[in-house]
Amino acid sequence: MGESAQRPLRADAERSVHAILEAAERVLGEDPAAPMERVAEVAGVARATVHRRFTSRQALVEALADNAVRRLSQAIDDGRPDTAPPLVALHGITANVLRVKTTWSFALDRSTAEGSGTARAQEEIALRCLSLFTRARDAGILDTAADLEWVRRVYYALIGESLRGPDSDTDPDILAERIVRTLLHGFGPRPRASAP
Amino acid sequence: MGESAQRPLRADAERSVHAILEAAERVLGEDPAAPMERVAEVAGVARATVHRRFTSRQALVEALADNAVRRLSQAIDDGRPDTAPPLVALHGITANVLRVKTTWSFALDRSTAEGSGTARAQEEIALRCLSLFTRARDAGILDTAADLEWVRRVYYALIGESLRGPDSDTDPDILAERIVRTLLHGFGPRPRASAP
DNA sequence: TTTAGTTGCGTCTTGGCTGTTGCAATTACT
DNA sequence: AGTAATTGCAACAGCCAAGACGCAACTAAA
Repeated sequence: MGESAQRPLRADAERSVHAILEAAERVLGEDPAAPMERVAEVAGVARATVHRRFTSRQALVEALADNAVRRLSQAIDDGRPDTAPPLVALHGITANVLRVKTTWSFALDRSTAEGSGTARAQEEIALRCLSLFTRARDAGILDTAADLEWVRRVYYALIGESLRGPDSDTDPDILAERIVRTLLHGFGPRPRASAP
Repeated sequence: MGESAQRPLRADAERSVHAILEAAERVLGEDPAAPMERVAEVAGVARATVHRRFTSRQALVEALADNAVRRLSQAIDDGRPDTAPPLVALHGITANVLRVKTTWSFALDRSTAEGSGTARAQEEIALRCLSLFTRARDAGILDTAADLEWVRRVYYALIGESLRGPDSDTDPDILAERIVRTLLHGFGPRPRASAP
């Protein structure tokens, strides 16, 4: 996490940067207009240090988004979207994504903003998601007529909704299960058990 | 729309207030921290007029939320949630809500904030939504085992998602159709047509 | 141990924004 | 037509946040 990628930071500086990023996620997630002084407080550093490490509020938010998207991308890799069975991958990735989003929700929202340095990375993540849904459709898990772009958007919305409300601290695996079930089955009446 | 409910405003003042509310929705929807000067510009009034009509930014946002929730509530009434057949009501209300949310999206987001004067009204709207889903479940449209609170949250998320992205200017009736279909059926493989 | 990097502190400056006010001009209502 | 309400304008005061800077103390790396 070298800020300028020119010379590695000393360990204490690295710790400071990380504390600032975490504090920024917390503080700016509650109020995007919160003063940098508040970010510094929560990070346990001086405001001058925040300014030394991030030249502006925007620079801080961009670094936050960058950091978050990297984690998100890794979480998706860990679910093996291209090799695991589609339904297994879908469950695993969903749970992994929930874990990242639980911690870096604000940053990830900011990472999709048009013009942001991370918008490209988010587009690539969306393509990988669509790719997984294509595999799922080909495996008979999704309806052949489904509009995969709308599926993806609904999927994202379900993830977002799962991170809000009183059950957002439930086990990510359980939330993932509910998301996938909702995505595949909706809420209509269950068909009666018929002979296989 | 008497601001103080004590004496009706003159017609020009009413027009100003309405212009300010619309401008605020636009400007603050793009940047919640935008200066009041900018709201005034877009409204075509002086900043002093904005301040005369709304004592603070917060007062403006509260008025905005109040106005939006009133419209939302009316949109739901118009769909006859307690008397129309459940599926008819669901389609109609969804389309009505989409129309209101298209215009007052920022305001409605703010109307759910904890501690806001409109949070109670939003809770009542949620209860009416749950009531309609109960009717739908009793009519066999929703699965008897469905968790209606999660259904409601997914429904809201689908509405929110429908208002984002490149198709948000599509006819609300078409969007509503898609929302209801997604809610009821999800994206799993379609059962093969079986003999009725 | 030495050296270099990092930090907190305190202070100052600057700019932007908000809120307020009085008054002449404009608009609306009776 | 007369009266009252509304408005734009210009100016001011106050506050807050961001940015910058020098320096002694602290921390980390070699």
